[in-house]
Amino acid sequence: MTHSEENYIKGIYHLSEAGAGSVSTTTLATHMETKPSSVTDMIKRLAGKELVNYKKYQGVRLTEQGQLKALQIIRKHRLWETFLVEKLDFNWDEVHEVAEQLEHIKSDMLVDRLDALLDYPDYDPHGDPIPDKDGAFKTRDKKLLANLGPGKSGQCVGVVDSSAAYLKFLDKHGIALGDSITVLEREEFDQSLKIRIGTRNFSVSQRIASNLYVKPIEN
Amino acid sequence: MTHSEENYIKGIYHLSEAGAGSVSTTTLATHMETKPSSVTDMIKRLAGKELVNYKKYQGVRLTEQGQLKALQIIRKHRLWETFLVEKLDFNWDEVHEVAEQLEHIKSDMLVDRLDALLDYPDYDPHGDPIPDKDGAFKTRDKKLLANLGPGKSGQCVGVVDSSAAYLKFLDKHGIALGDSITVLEREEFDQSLKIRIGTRNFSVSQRIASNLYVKPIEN
DNA sequence: TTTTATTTTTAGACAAATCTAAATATTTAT
DNA sequence: ATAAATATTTAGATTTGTCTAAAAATAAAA
Ligand SMILES: [Mn+2]
Ligand SMILES: [Mn+2]
Ligand SMILES: [Mn+2]
Ligand SMILES: [Mn+2]
Repeated sequence: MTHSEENYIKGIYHLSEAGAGSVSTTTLATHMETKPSSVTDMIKRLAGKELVNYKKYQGVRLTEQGQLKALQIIRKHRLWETFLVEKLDFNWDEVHEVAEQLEHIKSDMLVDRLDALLDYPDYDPHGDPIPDKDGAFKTRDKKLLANLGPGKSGQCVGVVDSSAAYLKFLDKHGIALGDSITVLEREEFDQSLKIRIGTRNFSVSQRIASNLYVKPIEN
Repeated sequence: MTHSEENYIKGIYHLSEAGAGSVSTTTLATHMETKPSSVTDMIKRLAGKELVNYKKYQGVRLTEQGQLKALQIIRKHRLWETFLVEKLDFNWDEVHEVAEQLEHIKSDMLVDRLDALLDYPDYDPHGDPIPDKDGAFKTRDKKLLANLGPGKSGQCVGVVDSSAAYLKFLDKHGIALGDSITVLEREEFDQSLKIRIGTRNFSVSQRIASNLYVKPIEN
């Protein structure tokens, strides 16, 4: 598989995970920052390799084989991100671009040893699960901070959008994975939340609150 | 620069380091495992980017700019090889193929941090010098084991050919970088050498002896 | 249910990197 | 110095991945 084929397979995986079932040509084109006609070409190549099922005008979906391939690339992406943060002191907003390249390195031994060096991590620096060799990964009981009721608490375990802009915003407000967050009050007017992290009380917009995953803490 | 362009630049560097001055189309084609006609095409592209000087039928040589680029790729290659051996427990004969891919990853931060993680190594697992950011590297007083006179000793510091086959051969005979070798006797008939490493005495062929660099030890 | 708008595909072109076969140039041998 | 051998370049083709513009299919609106 070429880098481009791998990137498409990964793109299709992410889009069909979010939406339901088949992915449209235009949606994929937008995601891949390319033209629909290029997507049609690539889809045909991937269909020829039995990585996707494709019927004209009906969008595309991954085959079993394609799905496993996607998960293997995602595994590498997330292991490398973890490596960059844990071993090379990258910040969590600096890893994506480099991991986008590193995920294409072909060497089973390298992936295995990297996994061992990192002590077999279950989650990457953004809280996303790292699939194992067979594509299996742990799912976690998590909900959006935006959906956490007043008085309830949760531990910050992930982000919806892991763009550098959003991650830097979280850094700036001193919000990090692992933090315990308590919702003090919901402002009905703009759906913003008053929250407490440690001893600090402050307010976050609806936009922010619906980008942050928390694991509810019973109390 | 594309992967292919980088590989060519590196190839030209290695060939002009060994031979003198300009590299012929055929020599480069053999080294790159491709056809002379493909080399001519690529050379023209590289000349257009001012990475090489090229006049028809006169071979090719790197410009200042091309040389620096070559050294930066070699730096990455050797840092990654060092990483694989030091941090991921690869054997020295297992690293080349993967480093051949990793050397193309584009990220200055990554290279700097990797260098720091490895504690700024001067030499790679094959004893080859690792250039710094500006392309400067340490040269070492070394000579071929084949040229070491009887009675003389040297410390093993590098190999000429770092192919897996040769490296495995050295492993099998318990010869590693850092070992002290004493030449006991030269067999004039086939130029083989009787040597001592530690407490072991044995004989190595001329072929082997002219593939191993030693730093002479005065005594 | 036509008409209109949107989505998707096809057709044709292009750059990168390669190849084969043929044409030139250079080198070596006679 | 001429011929033969070798090296190099050109011409034309192929694959991958992309693009634009036009055609065809599907979905939405009137
Ligand atoms: Mn990628
Ligand atoms: Mn991530
Ligand atoms: Mn390479
Ligand atoms: Mn090396």
